[in-house]
This record gives sequence, structure tokens and C-alpha cells, in this order.
Amino acid sequence: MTIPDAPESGLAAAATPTAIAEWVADVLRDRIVKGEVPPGGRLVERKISAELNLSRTPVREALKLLHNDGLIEISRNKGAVVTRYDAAEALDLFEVIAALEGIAAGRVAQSIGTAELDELEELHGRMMAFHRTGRHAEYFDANSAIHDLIVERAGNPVIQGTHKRLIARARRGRYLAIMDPDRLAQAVEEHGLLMEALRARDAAAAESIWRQHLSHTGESVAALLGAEDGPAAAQA
Amino acid sequence: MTIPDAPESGLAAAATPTAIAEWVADVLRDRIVKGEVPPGGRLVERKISAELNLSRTPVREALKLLHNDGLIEISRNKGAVVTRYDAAEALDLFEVIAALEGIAAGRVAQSIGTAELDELEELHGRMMAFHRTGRHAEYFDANSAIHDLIVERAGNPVIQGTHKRLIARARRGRYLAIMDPDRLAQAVEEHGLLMEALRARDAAAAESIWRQHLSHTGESVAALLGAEDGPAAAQA
DNA sequence: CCGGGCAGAATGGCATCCCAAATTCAGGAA
DNA sequence: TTCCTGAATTTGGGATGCCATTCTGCCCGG
Repeated sequence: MTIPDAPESGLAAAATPTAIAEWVADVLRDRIVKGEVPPGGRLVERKISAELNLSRTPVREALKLLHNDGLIEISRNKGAVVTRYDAAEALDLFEVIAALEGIAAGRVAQSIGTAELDELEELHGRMMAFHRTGRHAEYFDANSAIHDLIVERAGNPVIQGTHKRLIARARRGRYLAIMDPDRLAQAVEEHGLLMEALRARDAAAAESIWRQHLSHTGESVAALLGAEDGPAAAQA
Repeated sequence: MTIPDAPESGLAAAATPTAIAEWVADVLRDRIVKGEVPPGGRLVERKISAELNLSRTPVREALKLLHNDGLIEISRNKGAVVTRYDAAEALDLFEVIAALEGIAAGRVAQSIGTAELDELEELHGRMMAFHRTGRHAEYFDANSAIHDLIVERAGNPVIQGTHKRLIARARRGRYLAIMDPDRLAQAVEEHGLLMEALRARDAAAAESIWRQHLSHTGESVAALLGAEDGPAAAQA
């Protein structure tokens, strides 16, 4: 099963106070996002601590972290259970994410300087290049980087924190986000529109465009989830 | 110092798995909100567990809860420290809260039935009555109830959960929310406008009105915080 | 009088043990 | 065969002890 890396290896252990718990949370989160632990699957404290050679304490803490990310439910005597992720959930999540990123885009348009705009232009250009050459993985990374940068540059820590939490949940559907060409083209166009709004410092337009962009993404993800949730809900 | 009520008293102890930790969190949250523990004040695990006659485990858990509510920062060897709450923080918080409640209001307007509308009308009427008779405490409660009901009725658990978390932080300034008469009148008017939009099932209007309403509230709170943050930051 | 360093205290993180509740499963009665 | 019962197992919550780190304050040298 190959544990990614021991928590004490390297020297990152002392970085944060609860570095170990966070490392455990990362490991488990990864398994959940990648579907190694399916929805409904159980995460038992004692099993995990044995596997990772740790005591239950940090594992327990990690499970709490995942719980408040909304990834698991913790029930007594049953272990933590991975929550479902279906079309309705995706729509609910992206409705909020759309609002958050929309605000962020508006704020960025309002206060952006030439340096920040250049940074975004550069990132946008790179993304477009990846798009044209069909490098989907790189396209996707650049895309995510743009979204994250906008949220960061909005300068509202509350938005950033909330966004991070929700994205962690929403990313669960990402591995199946092989969007259809139509949606991809639409997304690219929407990114272009945002850049225009940013260049024009048009906050209202930026907010509106970006919020719609995220709404569309949500609908797209929901459609994919709905499609494969319908026939077969259970899996190995 | 009078501990509100022992966690094992009554029988609510077995309600939730982590009932004790949540009770501890409530106690501490209350102290923070009421300012008994000022920003920068320290919350030491061992002190609290001694005071509450508990072991450190649930106290520790409670502190994590407060941490992800954004009320405290936890640092090694220094205890948990109450985070600051100033005008900028309030504006950041209410920017997001405004967006969330705005969406919620829009969704409610979209899908509201006569029964739900009646419930809101009744609550609104009661709030107006309290307003006219100058019963500020009851007015405030009814007001909060309306806000919560709208968020709940929007039917999006993500909105509800996110809102709850942020409100916990925003409420820190509430004890000083003795708003000036002008703002009060404006707030009342905005509530009236929302009811109109709901009656008309006008989602766009409801969203816009409610988002602005919350923005104004945020600005009002920020003004109060800014005013008293200036001269004297420290207190007993 | 002031600054550096050392010893003790303070403090959160981790490990470990015990407990209560719930789940599970075997065995027996109908 | 089916269903009920009860005992063993499973599992998370709580208590306690130890450890590493850091903070505090005192003492000594300059």
C-alpha cells in the first residue's frame, strides 16, 4: 500500500504544531479524493494508526479535520464514513463556490494593478497554449492556478479560507472531469471574457462572468456525477 | 466564576458522540463572544480542564473546534490565543455572509410556498411589532430568526453550514450592536423590501436586496469596531 | 546598571490505557 | 428454518503520563 512518505522524514515535521495530524489528513484526503476509499467506506482509527505506525491521537485529530472539511461523518462505534458525493451535492457546492469566486473576481477587477494583471495575463496565456496543444493535465493545472490566484488576490482571507474548504470537497469529482469539448470551449471563452473584464477594471462584469463560469462548471460536474450515479451506485 | 452547567448533568451527555467537547466549546465561545476573554487572551488546556473538572482531551478537542470557527489561533507552548476582531475583519466576514444570505434569499423567493411565506410574514410582523414598541432584545431575536430561517429554507446545506460558521465569528461584535436609529430604520426598511420581493417571487430582487442589507450591516458593525478600536485596544 | 546565559516552569503534542456503547455473530428455542 | 438472546468484539471518547520545545525569571559577569 506504500505509505507516501513518513511524517518524520525530511524535516517538515516541526513546521506546524500539528504537522503529523495534518499529514495523516492529507494521506486520507488523497485516498478519498481518488476514490480509493469509496463513499460509505469506513476509516477506522485503530486500523489507520497501525498502518501508519502512529498512535490513535493524531489519527483522531486528522479525522476531525476531514470531518470539518465535510468529507466524512464520524459515528461512534462505526468509524468515520466517507460522505456521498452526488449531483445535488456538487450543485450545492458550486453554487457557493461560484458566489465566492465571483466576489473575488469583482474585487480583483476593482483593485488590480499592472503587475498583478501581467501575472494573470501570463498565466492565462500559458493556459491557452496548453489548451491549443491539447495538454490537458497542464491546462488543468494552469486553470486551477488562475482560479486560486484570483481568490488569493481578492485580499479577503475569509473568502480564501472558505473557498479552500469547499474546493477540497468539490475536487472529489475532478478525476472524472474529462469535460466534453463543448464545455471546454465554453470554459475557455469564459476565461477570455474574464480577462477582458479585468483589463477594463470592470468589477461588475468580472463578478458576473466568473460566477456564471463557476455555475456552469458546477452544472457540468453535476451532469457527470448524475450520469454515473444513476445506474450503478455501488462499486467495489 | 460559576460554570453554567455540568456536562453530565441532565442527560444530554449522550446526545452527540462528542457532546462534552461541544459543551466546552460553547462555554469558551461564549466567553470569547462576550469579551470575557479579550483578543490576544490565552486559553490554556490545563487551566480549562482543571476549572471544568475534565481531562485535557475534550478541552483540546473544543479548542480545535474554536480554531476552525476562526475564533482562536493555537500555538505550541503558548496556548490558544483569541484572534483579533476589528473593522477589516468584520467587512471581510460580512462580504461573504452577504453573498451567502443573498443567494439564500434568491432561492427562497424562487421556491417559496404559501405556508413558508406565511411563516415568514408572521415572523416579520412580530419583528415589526417589537421594533415599534422598542423591545430591542426581542426585535433582535426575531431579526436573527428571520435571517436563519431564510438560510435554512434555501435548502442548500452547504450554504447553511458555511453561514453558521461565519456567523459564529461575526457575532463577536454583536454585543455592541446598539445600532444608531438611522441604521435601524434602514434595516427595517430593507426587511420590508425583502418581504415584498418574496411575495412577488422575485428572486433577483430578493437576492440583491438581501445582499445589500447584509453589506450595510457589515459596514455598520465595522464602523462601530473601528470607532472603539482606535483609542483603547487593550482592556482588563 | 545592563546584558547574556542557564535552570526551572509552562505548555501543547503524542502514546497508552480504560471505559461505555453498539455492532456482530453464534447458539438455542420455537 | 427463523428469530431472539447474550456474550465477545469492535470502536470512538476520555483520562493520564511522558516528552520536546519554548518561555520566564533569576543570577552572574562585565
